[in-house]
Amino acid sequence: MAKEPRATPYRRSRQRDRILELLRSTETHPTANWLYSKLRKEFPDLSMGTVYRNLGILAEQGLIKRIGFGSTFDRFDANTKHHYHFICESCGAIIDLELAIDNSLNDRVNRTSKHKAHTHDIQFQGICESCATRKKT
Amino acid sequence: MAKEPRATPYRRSRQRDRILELLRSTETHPTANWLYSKLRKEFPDLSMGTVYRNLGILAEQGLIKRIGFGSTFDRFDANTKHHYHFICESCGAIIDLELAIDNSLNDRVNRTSKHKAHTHDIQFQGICESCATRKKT
DNA sequence: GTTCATGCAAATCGTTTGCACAATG
DNA sequence: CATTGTGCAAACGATTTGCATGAAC
Repeated sequence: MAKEPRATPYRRSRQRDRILELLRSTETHPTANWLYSKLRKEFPDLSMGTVYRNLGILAEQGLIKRIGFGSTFDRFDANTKHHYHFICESCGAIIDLELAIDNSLNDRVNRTSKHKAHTHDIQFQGICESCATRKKT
Repeated sequence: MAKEPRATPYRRSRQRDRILELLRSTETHPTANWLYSKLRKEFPDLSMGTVYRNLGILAEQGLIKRIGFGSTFDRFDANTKHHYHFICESCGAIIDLELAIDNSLNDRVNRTSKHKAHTHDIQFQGICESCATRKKT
């Protein structure tokens, strides 16, 4: 669950430079495929493998973030009332929180932007109770 | 992006009933595969197809929720400073919000539970500015 | 009896990986 | 020149789907 920096140094590559530039130039949150098709014009035989490898490296370097829920596969929840989640960085568990829903958050969005927020989800990240108890690894 | 209820009525099935029961009986947020292996004992020739189909139906009925970021594929963000996201229910756009980070949220988790939260993410859902402007579809 | 749900297997889709060659430092 | 990054294609893992049969209404 933790991330090791890496032993050997990274070499530069035109492809990686451009992926980062392109990602910085947009407000959207592109998918690998979007980047691929944009860059295809400059690098006619760019491959998806290269895009993914570089995205991984950039993320490892902290230059970009991969957004998602942390998990590769779908998870399902029968608790349909609105609640927040805690995701343990150590064991990966997803835990329901008792925390009261803060409806003022939607209001803040609606006051400070032109978007109309109906609801929201929060995921907290950290160390869950049982991992904290059995100390650091 | 919207979800149509469905024309024809659903029929009951023992498999679907048990999937829902099982999901309700646990605090964890199971994956399809976890449900599959549990139910395999009762339905020796259960198939993954059935599990997925039923999870889809239950979610459509609002009896369960699929947790994730709304998107099937990874998205990448070059904006590495902490910020919240707005996801448009109409067009699917993911938009960065200017909203100030509320660090008291972590404190609330740390006070009300035994988990140690370092950080959190929020995704608001609703209708984005440009979809709101060009009215309902 | 008609239609929907199932089980099976093949298909699909996003992502990862092994390999031979090209580019980097 | 030692090693990393690339392109290609095959591999992978999660999820979806087409089809013939069985269950629900």
